[in-house]
Amino acid sequence: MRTIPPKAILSLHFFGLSNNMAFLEFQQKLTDALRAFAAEELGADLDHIAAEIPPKTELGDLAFPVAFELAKVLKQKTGEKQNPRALAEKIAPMLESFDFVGKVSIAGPGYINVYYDRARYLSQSAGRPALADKGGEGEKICVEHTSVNPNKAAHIGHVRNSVLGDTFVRILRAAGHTVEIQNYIDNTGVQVADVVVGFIHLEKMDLDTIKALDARLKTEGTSFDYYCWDLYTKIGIDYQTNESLTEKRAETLHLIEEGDNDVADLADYVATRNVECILDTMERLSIRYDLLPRESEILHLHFWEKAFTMMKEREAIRLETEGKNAGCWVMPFESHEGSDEHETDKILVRSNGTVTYTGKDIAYQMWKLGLLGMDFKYRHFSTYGNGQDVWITTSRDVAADKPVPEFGHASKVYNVIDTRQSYPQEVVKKGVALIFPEKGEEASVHLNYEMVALSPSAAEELGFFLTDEDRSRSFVEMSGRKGLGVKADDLIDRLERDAFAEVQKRHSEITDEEKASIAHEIAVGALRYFLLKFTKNTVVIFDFKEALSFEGETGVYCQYTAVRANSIFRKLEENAVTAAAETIAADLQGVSRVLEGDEGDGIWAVAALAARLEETIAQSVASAEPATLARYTFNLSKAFNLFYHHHRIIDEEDEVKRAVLIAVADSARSALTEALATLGIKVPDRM
RNA sequence: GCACCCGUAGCUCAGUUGGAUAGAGUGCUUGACUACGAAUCAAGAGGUCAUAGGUUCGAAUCCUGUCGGGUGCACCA
Repeated sequence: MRTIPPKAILSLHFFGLSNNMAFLEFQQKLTDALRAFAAEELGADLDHIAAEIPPKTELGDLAFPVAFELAKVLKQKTGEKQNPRALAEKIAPMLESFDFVGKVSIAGPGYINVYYDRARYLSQSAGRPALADKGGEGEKICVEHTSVNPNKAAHIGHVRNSVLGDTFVRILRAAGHTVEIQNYIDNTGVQVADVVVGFIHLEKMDLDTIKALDARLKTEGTSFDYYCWDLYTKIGIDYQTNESLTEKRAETLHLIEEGDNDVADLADYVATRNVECILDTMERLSIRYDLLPRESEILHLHFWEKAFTMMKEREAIRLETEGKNAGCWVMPFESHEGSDEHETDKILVRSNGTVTYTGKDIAYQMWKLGLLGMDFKYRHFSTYGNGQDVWITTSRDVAADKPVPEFGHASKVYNVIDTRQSYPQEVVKKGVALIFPEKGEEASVHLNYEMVALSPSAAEELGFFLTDEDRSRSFVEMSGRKGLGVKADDLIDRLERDAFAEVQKRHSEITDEEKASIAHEIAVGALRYFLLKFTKNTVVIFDFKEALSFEGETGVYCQYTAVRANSIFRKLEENAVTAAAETIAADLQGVSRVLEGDEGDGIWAVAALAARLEETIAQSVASAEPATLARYTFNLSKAFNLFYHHHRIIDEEDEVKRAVLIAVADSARSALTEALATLGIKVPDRM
């Protein structure tokens, strides 16, 4: 692939966004100019130019500590000692020559502080959307997330995965990427087998009895995945005392993998019903999928055999003839230096000829990247309330009532999987890169995050007995096998109940249906934000009080801020924003006056923060970190609330000032609404 | 034992590829609603950024040691 020179990309970028030039473009222009200036005028090559947002609004909108760096580089080059402040003085006029720059000042030992032309920026941005619609062109990115074992209800740990994945998808789309969402279904694994053993050998049920049970559960207001949750716990306990059951498990697993038998049919029903339940849970949180690839197809369509052949051809894998791995096909891991019993070469094919999970995962990853040269068959699975379709894989040809979209063939793949699986994910990435060096390791990204654990008090609140040792620890790990966890639907139900009560207090006049709808949006906002405000590598210690809070740093606070902002515009004249834009354009000097001084700094701070949505999204993409956007959304809300308490917008008598306040409030609510939507959080009409 | 992650205010956490006086939320003390919506705002107290060195004009951030915590290291997934 040919590389496009950076300047060409920049100009394309400008072309696409020319009607909505935000701070990101300003920064790029200034950085480029600085680099050129340093090279041409000072004879210094700077590969990276640091830019910083000053700690306070009165210190400017962008700061370059570049003079310090230059002093160092020039000293190395010429041997002469340079004064950073003097260098900064030389640079300042060049930066000042840009039309969007209001002024440049030198601060402290040599910081170059750039102040944008506030009136000019406001006149150009007034009434414009906070985020340009970038369409969704370019190469496709696949994101795999959720991937809950289909043998029980989803708990809060699974929800962290789904919310992270779904939000990252929204962030990628906001940045202009085309994204496909896959939710991998491990329908032939041990966990499904366990529940199947429970149904057959503990409950003595056959497929028809299970179907009858399922129908009965519905009328009783409980659900199939909750029933399986309990059954899974029960079988876990029985395994410890009943050895014959353990034998049944191996037998059952084998039958499920093989397919085309009664046990496999029963397992398919159980797994599919759990998938349906989990999809319902996730849809409550506005989380939807494009495709459900299943492990059964990876087996039955012989994906692994194809991958295995390719790996052997490229000598990425070798057959061990001696030692403890004799008879296994392994992938050599050059980094291993551990002793014999620890972290050695990764086994992909067992000595009995069966493939391990990691082996299957390599084949699946190759398919995602369009490298396998094979494809699944597809069946329409269901249609969401919003009209979006979900497809599932199948091994048999089915008459399609809808055209099947093209799945896979991604240029890049993000796998949202918790950090405990870092090692096998490393093997998958290295394995694929070994077979396709031209594709490289960059094509596979493990978007890893820490687990959700329970605070000891939360575990006790759920009715679990804790030993003294448990209680002395800072957290208790959740365990599906032990049935220890906060079920997602339970938590959402509780949030909705609490929110309903709050809405009732404030808006007793509206219908219960409206209240429920608002309560739902609040519950989603609270839960999603709660899981997003932590950075990925922080263990979330779940605590009911914190998770159920609607005050402080919460999604509800951000929603409330947006609702409040919207209510201003409901009371303003219909064309208030356009009128304000016209007033601003007609009197730039007057606008400058409003934006001067301490009060002006306060107003400008809100506009400036709203202008940083695009760069925040770019930052979130680059670091694969949704928490960055969540923090930004909260900070913008805080800035707006401060502004709101300082200024009476509707009652403002000075026409120009009123126009400025309207334009700034509008840009803030636009950025806030867009940021919340990207976090998967809606803004209710009232709350 | 080996590998990776972490240690920041009483508690829970942010802190952009090294940059200006280390910030939020919460809890505590106090103040502000006949409202552009108090699920809000303001003020106060609260710090040896685990610890000892090193690199640098500049370190919470990079390097090394020490102490403390977490996770992973299956012919499971």
